[in-house]
Parts: sequence; structure tokens; C-alpha cells
Amino acid sequence: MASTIISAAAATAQESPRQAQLMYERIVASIVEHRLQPGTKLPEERLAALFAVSRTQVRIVLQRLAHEGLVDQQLNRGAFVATPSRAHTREIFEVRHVIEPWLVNRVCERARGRRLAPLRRVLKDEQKARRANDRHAIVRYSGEFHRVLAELSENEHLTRTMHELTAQTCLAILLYHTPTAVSCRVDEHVAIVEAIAQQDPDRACALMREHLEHIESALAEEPRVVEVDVLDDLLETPDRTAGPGASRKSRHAARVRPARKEAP
Amino acid sequence: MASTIISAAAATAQESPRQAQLMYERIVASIVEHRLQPGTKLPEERLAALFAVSRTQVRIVLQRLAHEGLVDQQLNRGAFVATPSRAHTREIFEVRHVIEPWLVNRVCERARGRRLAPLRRVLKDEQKARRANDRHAIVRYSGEFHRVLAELSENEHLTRTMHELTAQTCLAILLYHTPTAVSCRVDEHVAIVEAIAQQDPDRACALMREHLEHIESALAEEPRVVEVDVLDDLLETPDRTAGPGASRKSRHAARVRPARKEAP
DNA sequence: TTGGCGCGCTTTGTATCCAAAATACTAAGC
DNA sequence: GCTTAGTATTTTGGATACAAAGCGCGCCAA
Repeated sequence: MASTIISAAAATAQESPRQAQLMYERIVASIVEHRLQPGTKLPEERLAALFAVSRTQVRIVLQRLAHEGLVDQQLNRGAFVATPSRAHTREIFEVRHVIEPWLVNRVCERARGRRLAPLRRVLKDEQKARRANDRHAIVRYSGEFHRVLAELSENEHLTRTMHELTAQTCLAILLYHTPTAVSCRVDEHVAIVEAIAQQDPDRACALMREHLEHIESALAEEPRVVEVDVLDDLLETPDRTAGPGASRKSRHAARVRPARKEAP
Repeated sequence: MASTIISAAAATAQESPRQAQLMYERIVASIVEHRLQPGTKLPEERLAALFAVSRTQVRIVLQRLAHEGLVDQQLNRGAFVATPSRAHTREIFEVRHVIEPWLVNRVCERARGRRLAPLRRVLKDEQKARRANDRHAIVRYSGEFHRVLAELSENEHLTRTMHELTAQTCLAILLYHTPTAVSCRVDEHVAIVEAIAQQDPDRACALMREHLEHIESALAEEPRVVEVDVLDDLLETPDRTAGPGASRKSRHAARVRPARKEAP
């Protein structure tokens, strides 16, 4: 309803791709911030209505998300937020173990002094979020740290890859996170940046490796059951100018994905 | 014409996605085998006719190829076989330098003895292609070697990544290859497998690093101008049962991408 | 009461249609 | 003769309409 108004005027020009891009970013953000649960169904019509675009645009975005491993498209059944298996999660961390120490090394070489500013900024945001106890922001900035690190490597390909990996990691954490363990301790991020700033690549790499191991070791073997609602939350994030009245939660309950049927 | 007949009967069932998958594989194969030149335009209607599918299917496949970095989609202008810049090419090799030594290590640990058979098979095919002086097959198997290596790592994510990287490397080689240099010397592949078989990870890694450096150092700074035709070749590969009459080359000349207009 | 089966509704998959943009062509002017 | 502007054609972008598959509900039977 509100969303319809937004783009009613813009519907004439090529505003569609803009809205679609927005939809993409909103979905990714929602996944990363743990506001969209793994397994949540993403019905095309529903998304089309939410973002005031045609199903064509929805499908393009869903295909992209599927390629990035954030969405699972099932034939004739629709798209669901990905539910990474434990094996898949292990692979994700395996890849991160390959890439991230290298990233740290590279950033040590290339980004001295002022160029580390973006990293420091994320640390600050992360700490702020932690003080405010804003769970959504905490998990977002935790991942953001790794993404910014990738950006500093100035390798576009790895940056994209890390974008995908961190987002998938967020899903894995949500699924396998044990209630007691803390996901991503900020002091470890701080220590890594310190080591980089001191031009100590070996130490920085070691810290990164430890850090990744800490995150992974905090994961349980069995996925916990997640309660599902959401989808309307997608509209919240962007313009928080809309006022608090808009943020009623879980109006429509979205179905979670049932057990997938195996090859018949 | 001929292609129309092929799928006329199958058009009823959900044969479309099958044909689309075929189209995807055929295009990738053509790129990898240097039968499709970088910059070649891929007109939707044309592909639709060639593979007897609707434009819808073509667009899905093109989007996928774009995401994999093999195709460059330009707004309102269409899809072109990617033309990786020199900078992009450097990135590709950077990533391969990160991943492949690790792959070698992993394969040393996991794949002993009989499990190396797939690698040995590729080596054999590669040597055969070399003896037959079949340029298309040579370049295909050269890349295949690295892909199979990734598969042996049993990490799906890295396997997919290597699939993309090797294909992109093929494009880069075609673009920047200096006429004198040989792209990928088979004896280096053999040596790597030997080192793996002897459970000598350090040596295997070193050889892989050298190998990658050799490939990269054979590239020129400036892209060479490539003559363009093709597109009909896409139909050749699959059923070579069709007889020699069908393989007339370069019937329609496909336009190469003109200089892209920068942000206006 | 419960389990299976069939029917109707919902949602997805696909093709086609229309509009807009770019390219190619033609003709006029310098 | 070459360049340039205007026009026609081709090609892409996007939405919609239609067909097929899935899913839930209710009914019937055990």
C-alpha cells in the first residue's frame, strides 16, 4: 500500500530496474541482519506487490540471489531463503580460511595509515551497535568488517566473493548458532586491525585464522528450529522516516520451506 | 531450420529448460575452446532460433553467463562475450594464485592413488589433443585440468569458482596471448600430478605457482585484435553425426562489440 | 478417528506482445 | 565526395496473459 504510492509516479520511466535493485539490497540486508530467517518462502507476487514491480523484475532478482547462494530456487515450488547445510557451512569456512588470511596480507602491504580508515569506521559502528545492544546492527557490522577488508584488497573478484560468503555465513550462524556462544567478538576485529596497522602481517594473519576458527567453533552440529514470520520487515529499513507506526511485525506469516523432496 | 526440426516434437513437454541448459553448455564450451571470440555479440533472437527456444530462455541463460563473468550485458545494447581488461585479468590470476596452491595441498591430503584417475585421464586427453594438433581440444583440456583438480578438493564452492575462473582465463589468453608463447605446457600439468602422486605437497604447490606464473607471463599488455565470425559454430560440437556438410564456417558474420560509450 | 484420494485454488513457468532504445540506411547539405 | 541529419528497421527491455504444476482442503472409506 505505502509502497504502491512510492513508485506510482515513477512507473513510466525505467524506474523498474531501480526498484528491483532496491529490492535486491533490501533482501540481502534483511538476510544479513537476521531479519529474514533461512527457509522463508519468497513468493513472487508478494515481493512484486511489496516493491511495486512486476514479477519479471522479481524473478531477475531472485535468480541473482540464487546465484549468490542466498536463495534456493526449487522447480515449480518457488524461492526460499537458503538453508545452508552443515556440510555447506563447512565449505564456506574452508573458502574463507583460504581467502581471508591472504586478504589480510594484501591489506598489510597496500593499505597503510589513512587508508585503513574505512575499517576503523566499521569497528566504531560495530562497537556502537554493541553498546546499544542492537542485535540486527551487530550482526550486520560483524560481516561488514570482513567485506570492507576485502574491498581494501582492491580485488573486485574477491570483494564480490566475500560479499557472498559473509552473507551466507550470516545464514549459517543463524541456523547453527548455539545460544551461549557469541558470534563474532569485536575485540578480535580490533586486534586484527591493530596488527595490520602495525604492519605485522604474520600476526594479523594468525589473528584472522583464530577469529575464523572461533566463529566456526561456536556453531552447533544440528540446526536449531527457527520461528518464521517477517517479509514485511523488508520495508522497514530504508526510510525510517516513515515513523514508528509502520513497524508492526509479523503481520503475515510466511511459510517456511518444508522438507525438500529428493529425486523421485 | 535444422534446429527447428530437432525440438519440434519436444516442444510440448518441459523440454525448454533442457534446451536452455544445452545452450548454456554450448556457449561455455565455445568460449573455452576459443571458438567464440571475446566481444562477439550474442543477439537474443539469433540464439533463440539456433537452439529452438524462446527469448525468455535465452535471457535466463545470458543472465547466468553474465553473473559468471563470461558475458557482458549492456543496457539496451545486448549481450557480448566478455572482454576482460588487463586489470581484470590480473585479478583473475591473483585469485587463482590464492586458490590453486591450496587446492593442490588439499588434493595431496585427500586424493591418493586411484582417486587421481580423473586427473590422469585429462592429462591423457590433453596429450592426445596435442598430438592431433587440435587447438580447440588443447585449450579445452588445459582448462579442464584445473577444473578437475578443483573437483577433487571436494569443495563445491571452489569448484564452481574455478569453473568460472578457468573460463575467464581462456578469454584472457585469447585476448592477450602473444603468438610466440605457448599457453599451458602439458609437461607442467604432468609434473604437478606427479608431485601430488608422490605426496609431496610443497613441491606440488611450488610447481602450481610456477605454472600459473608461466601462463600469466605469456600474456601481452595490449589485447590483440581478433577477427570475428562464428555463432553458427555453436551448433557443431554436439552431434557431429550431422555430417561434414553442416560445418561451413562463418556464414553470418557477427558484429564485434564497438567501443563502449562511457557514462554520458 | 484416521488415512487416502480427488478436486479446486494458488503460485510458478513460459511465451508472446508492446514499447523504447539503438543501429542502419537514405538523402540532403556543405 | 564527405559529413550530417532525419527516418526506418532491428533489437532489446519489460509486462502481461496463459498453461502447468503444486498444495490444501474436504470428502469418503476403512
